[in-house]
Amino acid sequence: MAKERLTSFDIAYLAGVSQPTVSRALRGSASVSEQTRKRILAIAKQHNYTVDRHASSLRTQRSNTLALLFFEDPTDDDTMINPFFLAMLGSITRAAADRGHDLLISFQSQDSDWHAAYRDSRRADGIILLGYGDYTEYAPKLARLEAQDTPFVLWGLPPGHEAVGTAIGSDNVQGGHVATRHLLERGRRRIAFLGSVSAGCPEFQARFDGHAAALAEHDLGIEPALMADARSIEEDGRVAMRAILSRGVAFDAVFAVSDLIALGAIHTLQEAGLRVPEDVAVVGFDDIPSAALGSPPLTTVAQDVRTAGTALVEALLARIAGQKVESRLLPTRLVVRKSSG
Amino acid sequence: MAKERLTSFDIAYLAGVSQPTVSRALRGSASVSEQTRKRILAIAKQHNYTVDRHASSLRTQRSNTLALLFFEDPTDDDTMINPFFLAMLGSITRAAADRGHDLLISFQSQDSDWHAAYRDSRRADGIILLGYGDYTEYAPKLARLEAQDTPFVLWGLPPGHEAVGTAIGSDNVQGGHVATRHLLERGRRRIAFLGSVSAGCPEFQARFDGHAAALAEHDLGIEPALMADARSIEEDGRVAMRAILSRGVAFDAVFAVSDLIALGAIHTLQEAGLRVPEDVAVVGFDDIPSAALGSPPLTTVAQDVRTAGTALVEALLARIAGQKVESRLLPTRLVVRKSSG
DNA sequence: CTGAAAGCGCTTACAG
DNA sequence: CTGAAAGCGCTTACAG
Repeated sequence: MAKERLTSFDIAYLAGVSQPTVSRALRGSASVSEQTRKRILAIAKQHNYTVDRHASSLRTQRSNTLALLFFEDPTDDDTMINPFFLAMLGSITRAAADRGHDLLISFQSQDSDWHAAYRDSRRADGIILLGYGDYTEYAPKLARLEAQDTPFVLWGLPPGHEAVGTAIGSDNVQGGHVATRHLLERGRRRIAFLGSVSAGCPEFQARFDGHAAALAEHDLGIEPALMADARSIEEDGRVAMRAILSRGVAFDAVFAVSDLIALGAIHTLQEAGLRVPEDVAVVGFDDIPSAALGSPPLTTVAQDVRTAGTALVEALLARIAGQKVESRLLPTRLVVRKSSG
Repeated sequence: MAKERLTSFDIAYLAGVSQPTVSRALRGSASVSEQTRKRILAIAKQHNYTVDRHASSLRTQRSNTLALLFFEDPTDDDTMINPFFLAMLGSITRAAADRGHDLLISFQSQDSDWHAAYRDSRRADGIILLGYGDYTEYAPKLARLEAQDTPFVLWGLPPGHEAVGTAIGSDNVQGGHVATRHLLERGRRRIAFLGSVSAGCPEFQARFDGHAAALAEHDLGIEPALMADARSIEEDGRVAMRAILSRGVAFDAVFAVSDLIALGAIHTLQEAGLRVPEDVAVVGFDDIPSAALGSPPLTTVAQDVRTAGTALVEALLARIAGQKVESRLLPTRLVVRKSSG
């Protein structure tokens, strides 16, 4: 029921040592005798004493806190967050906690001046960036962060990423390749591609490159009539699927650049009276929770969320420590469910 | 490319005033002339100066940070987070940001001594608690937090919540009532109930109470053969549904205490050759993203995530400010989709 | 191995 | 309306 918070001076008094000795003992300094250290730790524990993080941070100039910034396409519904990023959150949080760091989270709109706020106010030692709306608008801000010497890591590996600092991302080319090869192995030959292939969406572009490469291996080319733009939500998938259906071209499979888009496509196909997978096989990307729960369950390319969280946090801590950190590609994994036959 | 971080002394020098005046100007103190304030703000902005949060917090003893603690049933997969809580996260983050507070997030296991850590280390001014595994084990910890005078708010309103401090929760009795009434209005009379009705799950218990009340209004009673235990994940829903099917009792509807459980039930029903909603109508609870994306889309009781986030943050800030805050029930809303016919 | 001293960058009485 | 001074609770050279 202690109303007064104890300080290291109080603990020092109780232990019969000086305050600096308490500080050293708590931080595990080698220059405190084992016996003294144990006594101090016991007393601290008994009185629920914990170092004041602000005093400590002020003195050391390190906050032991990482900031996780989500960027979202602006939507009306604040609560609509890309489910894939949400999965990453759990993984990142644990990775940070395991390494003794707190995690501050924030949702940012594209236009805010986030590039300054976290670092300048010392709330966080570094920044993890997730999602970026349109990459072409985003890139200049990354360059500024880099110029400012703010430690950050980016999720998703755009082409030319060397110029934008350290990035960790899935091997999207490989992922796209695996998805389309799987459909080809199942005997499908006319594979529609749903997703935005543009500089604004470098990750989707990479998935498309993998898709095209897999087709080429079977001497198949890209047919513009089998492609439709889609960027993020389920509705985008519906719109894209309807566009292709309206063209009257034949197709027996769909590769969508995200699960949300794939789910939209499946719903549109089913409403049009087509059976999935009998008439049209569908493969998505991400392996969000809804993928396994749909009817039929969705075959998809899973990103390795667990490894991603750890890799992001470790890369960021290394950068904070002043090390050079190479960008890194993480392998993806095909998860076969019923939607692909 | 300023490598040296500026302090309020630097800004003071540049503005030709004393350092305290800079501090006052930045905090909008009334005792700084309008002209001086504008000049100081301009200079601060120009030099990207931001107040050092640690120095400020050390001095004021306020961190302007809230901690969001998730409690999860222990699972192997760290990334499996209840999708409903994830939706709350977005809402809480924005509510905190709107009120000038950062949000620290952390996943806790049931047994950690979280009740001390955040407050004692001054990292956060208060705590928002989400999820609690088994409530009977959890309640004593809440009592301890309360005794320690740590400001906190709890999501979910257990019976007797007055004793555990401030809680904000959905009106689960009303929600359960609305769900079952809806099924009754659609002409269903034999309604299975999937969910754990026990002291460990007070929210599910409340949903059951609403369910029972709705039945009673139609002169229907509870049939134990139509009830089965289920706690959280989709697989729990499958197991519960199979249990009821195996009993060979007739039923034409299912009310599940969560969407995840409802989705598991639907899958099991469909695998057993039953049609949803023709043979069995299904209603869930939460309105997670997967609910709308399934086949058929799930009728469910939506919790008001937006209001919940705001209410939690405001209640917590009021408690931090030393005010008494009443616990509060939020209304739920039935979202009718295809699964209920 | 331990202690006395300085200082991290603010905010806020206090005095004018 | 503004400034000089004290102090929040630590950590870390420095000296012994």
